[in-house]
This record gives sequence, C-alpha cells and structure tokens, in this order.
Amino acid sequence: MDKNTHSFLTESTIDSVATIFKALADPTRIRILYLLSEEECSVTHMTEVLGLSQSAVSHQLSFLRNLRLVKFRRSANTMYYSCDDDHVISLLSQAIEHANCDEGGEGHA
Amino acid sequence: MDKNTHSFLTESTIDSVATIFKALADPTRIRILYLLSEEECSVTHMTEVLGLSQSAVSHQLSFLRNLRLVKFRRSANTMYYSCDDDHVISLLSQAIEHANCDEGGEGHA
DNA sequence: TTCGTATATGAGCATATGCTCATATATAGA
DNA sequence: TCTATATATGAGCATATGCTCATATACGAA
Repeated sequence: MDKNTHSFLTESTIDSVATIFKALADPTRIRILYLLSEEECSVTHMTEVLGLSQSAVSHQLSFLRNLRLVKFRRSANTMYYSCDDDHVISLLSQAIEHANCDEGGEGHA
Repeated sequence: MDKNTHSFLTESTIDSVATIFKALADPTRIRILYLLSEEECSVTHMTEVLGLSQSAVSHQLSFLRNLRLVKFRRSANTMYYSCDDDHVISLLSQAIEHANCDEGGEGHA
C-alpha cells in the first residue's frame, strides 16, 4: 500500500463493470437491447424483426433478465419485454453515436 | 423493408459497438485502461501495479493497440503507454460510477 | 382434458478468449 | 560483439460463449 499512489478499483466494482460491458459486447444482445430501447415487444416479434431463432432470442433474454437489464409483463401467453436499465441504454446510445461518427469521416487531423 | 418501421443499426455500426464493448468487457483490460486513464506508464510498471505477468499485460496491450485505444512512446528500451480514446474512457468512467452507486445502496423504492 | 401457440431451458457443439510458457526482438552498456 | 533489460509474440491449453436441437412449461380455447 505504499508504492501505489493512484486510486484503485475494488474487485467488486471491476466485476460489475465487466459484467455490464459483457452484456453489451455481443451483436445479438446489442440488437435486442436497441430494439427494446425503442419499443416494448414480444419474443416472437424480436425473433421476426431480428431474424433470429426463438431459442437464441429466449436464451439471450434469459441472460439479460438475470442482469436485470430487461423486464417483462405477460399478456395471455405472450411475454412483452422492455428495457429496465437506463444506465446501460445510455452507454449503448453513446457507443452507437461514437461508432456512427467514426463511420462518417475517418481520419483525425 | 416493410414491416420494420423502427430504425435499424447497420452491420458495421453493430460490429463497431460490439468491438468497443468487448474491449471493456474483461477485468484485466478494465484495470489496464483505468490505470492508463490516470497515468502514462510502462509495461513493467503495469505488471507490478496490477500483479499480472509481463506476457499477459503485453498481450492485452497488443489487443488495445490494435483497436487504437492506447498509444505509446519509446524511451530507451522502455515503452510508455497511455490512453488514446476519450470516448472509451468516458464509457468506462460512467460504468464505474454506476457500479459504485449500486454498491452503496441496493434496493430501488 | 386435449390441442395449439408462445416461451423457456438443458445438452451438446463449435468457436472465441485469456492465460502461460517459450522464445523473438529491440535497445543500452561494457 | 556479448550481455542485460524491456517488451512482443507464437503455440497451446482451459474455460467461456452463443448457437442449435430437442424438449419442457404456461396459458387459452375447444
């Protein structure tokens, strides 16, 4: 505790941060979260819009549910999912903006 | 192009976003980037401060270099690394803040 | 209860990831 | 040139990840 004069992150903080970013680090989950950030929708709808299998979508929703990034409500036998974490959506939005900027004009200075 | 009335992300945007978040989705890279966001430092220094092997650090730096998230300068046979992407550091800082918030008081209403 | 639709989930597989170990490269000094 | 220090990198391995396939569960209608 002597030679390290800079501030450290705790294990727990590092794990939380890694977990958040892991959730956002997959194309399928990015597409699901982006879709849900625009509209609440059913599993079948996501499946159709994103062109993925029902199982793949459901597995990813299970993943996102465990992290409490999405919530859902039931209507008959249809589950409607929506986002449940503004922070994460904010991070996603910013990354999308930055990515789109880079696409427009490459080359710095 | 008919039933999809919501806005889509392009393949390229999705890939860029996933790549950014992938870079941030590993505890070792989080610690490296956080350290570099506070101070420029050499590989040996990172190795000591973070308690990692020289090889592990060097491999991760190679990864971060490829994505242009870090830059470096040489002084004799020592390489000094520092951050080269403010956007990514900004995303990291926000995630750390959020993680620390959640740690303080769990339970929402 | 039986069937049909919607969703969830376990098993298994192919690929990706992050490490270690060994070794290559680069620079400084003798 | 030879050696020492600092860093980079290839190979290989253990684990993680994301999918498919098959099947289980939940609800509504007949």
